[in-house]
Amino acid sequence: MSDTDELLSIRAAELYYEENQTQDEIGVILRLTRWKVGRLLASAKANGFIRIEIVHPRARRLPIERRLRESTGLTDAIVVSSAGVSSEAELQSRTAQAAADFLSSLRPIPRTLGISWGRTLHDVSLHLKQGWAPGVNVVQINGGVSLNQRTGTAASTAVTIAHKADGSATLLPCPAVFERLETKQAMEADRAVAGVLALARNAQAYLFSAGQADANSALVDSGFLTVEQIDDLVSRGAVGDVVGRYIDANGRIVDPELNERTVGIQIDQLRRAPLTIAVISGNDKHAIARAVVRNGLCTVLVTDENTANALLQEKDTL
Amino acid sequence: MSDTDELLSIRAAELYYEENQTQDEIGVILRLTRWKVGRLLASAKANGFIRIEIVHPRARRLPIERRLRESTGLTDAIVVSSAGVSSEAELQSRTAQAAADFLSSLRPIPRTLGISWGRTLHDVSLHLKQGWAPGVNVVQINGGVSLNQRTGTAASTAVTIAHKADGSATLLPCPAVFERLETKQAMEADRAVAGVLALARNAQAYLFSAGQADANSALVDSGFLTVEQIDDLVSRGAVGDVVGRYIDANGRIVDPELNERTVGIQIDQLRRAPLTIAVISGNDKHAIARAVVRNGLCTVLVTDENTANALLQEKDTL
DNA sequence: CCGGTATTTGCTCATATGAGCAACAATTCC
DNA sequence: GGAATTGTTGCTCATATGAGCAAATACCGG
Repeated sequence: MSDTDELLSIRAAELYYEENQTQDEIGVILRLTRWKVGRLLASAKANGFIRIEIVHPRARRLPIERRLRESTGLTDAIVVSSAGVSSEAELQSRTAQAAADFLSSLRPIPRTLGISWGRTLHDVSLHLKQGWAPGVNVVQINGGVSLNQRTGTAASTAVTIAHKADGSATLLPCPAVFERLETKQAMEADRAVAGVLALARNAQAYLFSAGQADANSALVDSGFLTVEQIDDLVSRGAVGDVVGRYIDANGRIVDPELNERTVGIQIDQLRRAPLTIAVISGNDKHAIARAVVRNGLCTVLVTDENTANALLQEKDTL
Repeated sequence: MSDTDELLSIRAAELYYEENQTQDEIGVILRLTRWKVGRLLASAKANGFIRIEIVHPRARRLPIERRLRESTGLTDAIVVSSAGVSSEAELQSRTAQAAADFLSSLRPIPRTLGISWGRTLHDVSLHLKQGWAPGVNVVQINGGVSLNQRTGTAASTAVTIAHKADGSATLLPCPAVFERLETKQAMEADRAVAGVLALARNAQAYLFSAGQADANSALVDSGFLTVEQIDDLVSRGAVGDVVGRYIDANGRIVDPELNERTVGIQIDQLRRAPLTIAVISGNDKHAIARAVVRNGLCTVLVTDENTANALLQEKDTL
């Protein structure tokens, strides 16, 4: 398109989108036929000069969702818009809301839902509406009873989700990681714990988040791991954790020994499950999001626009 | 509108604007009639959830231009969009381009055009196209021969504008400010200088910029004033300068004595002229822009979106 | 519970717009 | 210079959309 046509297309766009003139009226003003105006408008769009954004906390980015589905084989992808967000927290809240929406609209409604715990899932639980489902048995899929107040959220997340669904919560009364393998094995042998784990393994759907491998991890916060241990895991290729287990970019367990001492369902059980919903948002979680998606650890990803774009970027450069 | 309708309007907007579905198709997806979809879309727009931006260096903001004209009595207002700009310099360049465009499209073409000098006008001169007018006599309206290399731009701005119009430039071979009143009067008595000033007073149109009153002023840069003098002017209410003369928020000369020692047309001559084009852009120029517009120093304002919004804001709070 | 008011819905009809096509113009290549 | 090709223009026609209106529904004070 000629240079002067480009300029005309901008003038036309101003009159069309900002002044709500019809293409006919614009034609009179710019001394063009209305067909020419239509073509200029189309070219302005094609050249990307017209940017249309939906600015709303609940806005999603459907084209990105579609590209994600196509390029990753995910069953579904939910991508919340980052248009107009002013803080990372706001973006995470939007993502949690979207996860709650997705969960609420899920058909058939899962009878048992396995969940992990953490800030993200807690956020999701708060965004669910009372009565979002008619009775769901929520079961924890990894240990979460910890040494400090963070404990509360693990249990309360499950209880809240279950309560709002007029259902029941089955807690896993157990730390995330044991120091000694023997203690862990003993614990798992316990009837109560074994029962919960069996239930967890047979859940119809899983909802979980993931953490980036760094000093801010919930596992460190709760006292299960030290910053030094995380550093060590990172140096061995860890990008983050899923249900308390640290994986590398290829989805492999980084430290099998540590993995053995970790209570909860195995990564492979997630891989095999037919419906696994990962909720991952935040600029520091791109690496772990990539690991989760690339290695089939989830069938549904709920995330934010920035993270989604990072995943797509990645695909492009393959 | 109900809460659930708001959410529906966002879903509809996603399908309409991002997925290019027809309202009919959206109706099928959301289980609504197509009329309802149309209404939801309209409400999304009315609620400001749909943001349409024209992202292009030449894009203007017509609604803001209109509001500016209506609220200030300007004959014309040109407001360049700040969508997608990454630096203040880029915004100023866009504004200069718009000023050049406006000048080029001016009818009737002024036979003599009075201009001031400075970074902004120099920028405008560079953006003009060769042959933008068939012969214009460009005359400097304030002194500009200075003590250092900045000199060049004052003369070259006039020469460039004239040259590109296949016209002639009449320079004012004279400093902006004299130290002694007597010297200035002697200079003005000189036939050559008096002739240029007479020409300047009778120009059919004026093109000028304005400077914020601070240490970065071109007057300081060129050595006509010291930072201390500026500080003094500011303390006496100066907001900036127009054709080398410092005015306060009410458009009044701040220092009559200094004004007397300044060479060029008077502020009142601008006020009386039928076509005076002010080009003012930049976040630090809101105050001087306001003074210029509020006190009728220009009939046409070329500015950027941020400055224009600042002017409108101001009006709202009156 | 009921009459009246306000809001929402489904519709008709006029208008705005995009797809597709033939005629035309411009450019390239021999 | 002229034929071939490419791109552009003006158009017809089918479709999408918004305005306006009557019917239906929801809301509210008694």
